[in-house]
Amino acid sequence: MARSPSYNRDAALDTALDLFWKKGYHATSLKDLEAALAMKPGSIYAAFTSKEALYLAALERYFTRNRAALQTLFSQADAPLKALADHLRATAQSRRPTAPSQACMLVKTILSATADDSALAQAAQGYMTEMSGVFAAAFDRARDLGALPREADTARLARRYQANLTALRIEAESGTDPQALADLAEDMARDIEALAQPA
Amino acid sequence: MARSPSYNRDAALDTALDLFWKKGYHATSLKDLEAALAMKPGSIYAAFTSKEALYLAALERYFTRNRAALQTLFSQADAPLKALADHLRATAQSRRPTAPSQACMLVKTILSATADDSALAQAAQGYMTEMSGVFAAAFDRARDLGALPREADTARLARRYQANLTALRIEAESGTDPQALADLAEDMARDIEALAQPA
DNA sequence: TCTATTTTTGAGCGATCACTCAAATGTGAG
DNA sequence: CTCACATTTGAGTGATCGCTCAAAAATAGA
Repeated sequence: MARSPSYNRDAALDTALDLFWKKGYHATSLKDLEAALAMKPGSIYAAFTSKEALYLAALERYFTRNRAALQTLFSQADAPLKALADHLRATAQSRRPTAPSQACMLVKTILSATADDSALAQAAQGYMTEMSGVFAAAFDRARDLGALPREADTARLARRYQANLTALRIEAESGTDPQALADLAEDMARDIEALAQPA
Repeated sequence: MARSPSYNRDAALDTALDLFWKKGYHATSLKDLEAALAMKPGSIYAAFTSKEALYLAALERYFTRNRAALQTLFSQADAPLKALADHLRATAQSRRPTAPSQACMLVKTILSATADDSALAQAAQGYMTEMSGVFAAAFDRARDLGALPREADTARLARRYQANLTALRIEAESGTDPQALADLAEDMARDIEALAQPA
């Protein structure tokens, strides 16, 4: 006894995510979203309340997906430090012309948020903190496996790792030439591997 | 035999720079600029041609000023590596609530530019490359003074340094707590100092 | 003072912004 | 098939966007 929605909510969120990630919050207009989602304004507002709420929903999706991917990557690795290092190398290699942006959407959100959009920045900051926790867990595992000294400050190592990853992705977005990008990632990766102590 | 301008071009550019740096290109409206510059739209356009041209002029000012500051900082130092390391430490310490943003305006420009604003991103990328050259010159000086091995890849060291600085300033913008920020800077600084070989 | 020249003014341009809502449309239970 | 109810439609809201330009105001040389 009712009409059922004609759109796929997850697919719509993915599409919105692509657009927001590529163009940013302020430069993405409702017209852009209408075209990309193939939805009329009324339907968009019925489904997602507002442009800001839609952005937040897309951002959460981005975060959830990334966290899951990295958690499996690190939790299944025999050598967590190697996995962390290789993830940096892979990030530098990945020529993904398909991806909306090489830069992290959380970082883009934080840097482009104004006082009016502070909710967006706060959400992104929270997600960044959670991602840092994922990296810390990987370092914890390395420590538990004996690859790091017992007294290693894994939270601090995680923050350094996150900083490296952030900078690497910004370099990629800046169009740095592939060799220099690979060298940069290699330098960062070697630093991680140099932490390892013999088993 | 003519009326002379009533505004100070440099002061106006500084004001525009503050606003653009804080809010970003897309979120800064002409109304905002009119209020901040105390100029009517016609005067702004007579002086600066367009919003985009004004942003480019402000960005150039930002770059020129930063480059000059860092060049003097590094070229006058007895120990360039120490100066580079200390600059990281100082960046983490500087609680400048006055500054429009802790993040680098060049990075903010690159990350928020869309296909329509590619001119802004290109300008910022060019300035980033020039800044990298300033860092490379500091490493060159360290090498010439015997603090680095003759075969040191100073351009590569410079890119790593720039990546560290970029990430550090983004962390500062993200509201990371002061102690963690200082620790991060200290880690980066120690890496620079560890490059030094005894004289 | 007069005048040629420049700058400043600000109402207002058409386009676009995020968003609304009454009406049209589709649908599953009865 | 009917109809109560959810969803979709899209013209249209007032506000704001970047920007223009004819007119008014100011100034330096004659």
